[in-house]
Amino acid sequence: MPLPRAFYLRDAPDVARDLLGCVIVSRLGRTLTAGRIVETEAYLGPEDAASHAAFRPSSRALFYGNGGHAYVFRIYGVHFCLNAITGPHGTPGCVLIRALEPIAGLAAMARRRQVRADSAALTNGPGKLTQALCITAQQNGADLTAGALVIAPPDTPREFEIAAGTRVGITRAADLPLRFRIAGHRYVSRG
DNA sequence: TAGCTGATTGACT
DNA sequence: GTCAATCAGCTAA
Repeated sequence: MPLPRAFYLRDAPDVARDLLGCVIVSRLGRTLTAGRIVETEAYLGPEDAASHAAFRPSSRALFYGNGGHAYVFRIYGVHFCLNAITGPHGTPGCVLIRALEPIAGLAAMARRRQVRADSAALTNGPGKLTQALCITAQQNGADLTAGALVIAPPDTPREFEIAAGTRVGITRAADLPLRFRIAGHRYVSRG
């Protein structure tokens, strides 16, 4: 069973922290692929200068009233990034999925990524995990509580340390501590 | 219409 | 460590 809608209807930083250890299941493409979330970043609303809800008007509408849906965008004309829309009623926010630990469909991921199945490069970055899971702009607006792309609760007890830090790779509001990751995990991004 | 920017990656020195 | 790839959407005109 995927996480319920209510899970996403909270403040983005809370959702970002609670998503650590959860499992993304993708039935996109011919082979089912799945991975455990090991790194996330929270993005807020207009008060967060780094958020697309603040400086990308064409995407802004998607952030309102769409908790639990996917926001996929292309960055640098080359890569895709996957977000989960969050926030209580009327409050825009999202959580960027930055890194996964591969669980299922390793061979398919390796084929899509053109790297070895035991390589950390499989899913240890935002652009990498979207490629491994066959996520493209077609998944923008997709429902993450039902369908071909869903997020499920942790399949094992949460026995890990959560490390918080500043977000990486951005040029605005880069000092806010809205990045969360599993401490010492092999598949966290290089950041 | 032209020019610029970016929540990244991979190749190269 | 540096740097190019590549494009949607913004801004200026």
